[in-house]
Amino acid sequence: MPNSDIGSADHLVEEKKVESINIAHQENQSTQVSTKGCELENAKAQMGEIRRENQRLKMVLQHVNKDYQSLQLRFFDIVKQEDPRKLLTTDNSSSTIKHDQTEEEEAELVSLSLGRSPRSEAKNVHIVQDHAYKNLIRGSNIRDEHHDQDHHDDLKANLTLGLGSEMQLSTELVTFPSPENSISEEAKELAEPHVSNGDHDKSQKTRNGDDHEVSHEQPPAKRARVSVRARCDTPTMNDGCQWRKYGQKIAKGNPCPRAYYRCTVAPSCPVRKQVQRCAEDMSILTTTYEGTHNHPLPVTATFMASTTSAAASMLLSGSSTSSDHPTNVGLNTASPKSAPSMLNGLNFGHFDTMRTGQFYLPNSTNSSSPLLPTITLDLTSSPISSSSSSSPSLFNRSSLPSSLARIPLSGLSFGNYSEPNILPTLWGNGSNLGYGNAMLMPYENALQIGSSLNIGKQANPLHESLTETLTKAITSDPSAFKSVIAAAISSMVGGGETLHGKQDGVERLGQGLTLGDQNEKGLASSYFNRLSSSNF
DNA sequence: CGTATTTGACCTGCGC
DNA sequence: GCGCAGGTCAAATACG
Repeated sequence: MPNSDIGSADHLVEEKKVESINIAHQENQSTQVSTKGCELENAKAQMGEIRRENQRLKMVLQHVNKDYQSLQLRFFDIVKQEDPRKLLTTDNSSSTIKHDQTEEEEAELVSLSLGRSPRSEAKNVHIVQDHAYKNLIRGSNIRDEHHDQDHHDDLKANLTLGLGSEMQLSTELVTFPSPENSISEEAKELAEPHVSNGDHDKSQKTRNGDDHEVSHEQPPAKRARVSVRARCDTPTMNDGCQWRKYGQKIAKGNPCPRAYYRCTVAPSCPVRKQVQRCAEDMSILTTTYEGTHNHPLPVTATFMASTTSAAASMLLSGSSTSSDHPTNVGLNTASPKSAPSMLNGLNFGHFDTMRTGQFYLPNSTNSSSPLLPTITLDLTSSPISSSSSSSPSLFNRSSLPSSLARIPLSGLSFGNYSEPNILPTLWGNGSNLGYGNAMLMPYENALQIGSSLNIGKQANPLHESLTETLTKAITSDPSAFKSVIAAAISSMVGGGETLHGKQDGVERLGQGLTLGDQNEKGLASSYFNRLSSSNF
């Protein structure tokens, strides 16, 4: 992971170099008309400036790298602190081995965890990287500010600030008995299936001859299930994980059989998923995830894992406050509770939420599973239809139980790609870039942007990082990219076509990128302002 | 032959 | 208590 982070940032620096050299080259050509010597000197001076700037960017990069490593160390420390308690309640040998594996493979694998501190740590890493990245961008655009040293100090200060905010967030997560902590309990419980559901699990325990002796007389913790609806031609949605089918049933009300899978990445992984086609639209595949992976996940699995994890976090967060009726949950990122729950993987539907101002959490009575609250992520609707996500027609069309939450994820369709697990790769790169974890919608729109600019035909965007896609889009056709950006923004914010409206949309997009920090908000919006104005 | 899938039986919870 | 539906198990089967 750090390699890809640094790789992305390196790539940015390289792009910046190329861009700068191109600018210098163009300016060089123009100087041939007038006095060459003087202009040549100017060009050289500019080159020198650019070199210095590149040096500065490299320093920032190194700083980010160092920050990342220190955060990683802190992450492992926290994992270690948390593990002893976990080891008491789970199989000792396997947990220890897994923990070691986690440490060894952390560079390449990402662990899915609902509401555990590693998640928040990972998130915080992104926060710091986000700081650094935005500073990187800002640093590359303030040539007019000649005080390089001051600026460097400013960068340092901001990086320090990032660490500070990380500390703050961590404290919040640990200190307050937020719903995330309850999810953590859930995760712990799910790691021990024999204590979770009473007699049923006990019977299975005896049947399996399980040697787990520890029994906790805890009230049954809430278990969230995350249902993902996506258009998919294949029998199952490739989410990057390994699954083994262990059963199939014809469920009432749907002639299509429901298949039951369990995660086989780790033998003791409690995660299950149910896959069923929609009776009304056979192209729609409903995949319901339950439980928390107790092992590192392949990078290709992190997309769905993050999605379901964040959705479950949000679900439990919301249902803990009010689950008796659809709740309008404020997703203000400034909220100390909702924000962290959003930040793990995706800020899915954030813009829709901002636009519609509604987000429905499930009723306590769930038709599919009365005990388990279920949240549904709808990846099938188009951006336009998702804008009316609050209308009942969508529920009718998809025959979703009204008790289920429904989060529209505009235009993201797994079935559109021959290899759906490419998406996680893209996602990983996108998030590593430092766009923060609240980046799904921009990411989706980036795909649409790429499509609009025919980038996908020049080079398969599914194998490119978001950075590369955007970079190519910017460099190949800046004006088109600008207009597409504006269109995407105005479609997201539902704004008008006026310049003012677009600018407002840009501002709000910047806000959508924030992690609830005012400084970041300013940085992000200034970045997008710059993106949409002077640079093109 | 090892692994994955299929499928009927069994278990559990819930509503009546 | 009974029936129903959801969920799981495990032997049988298929597959590479």
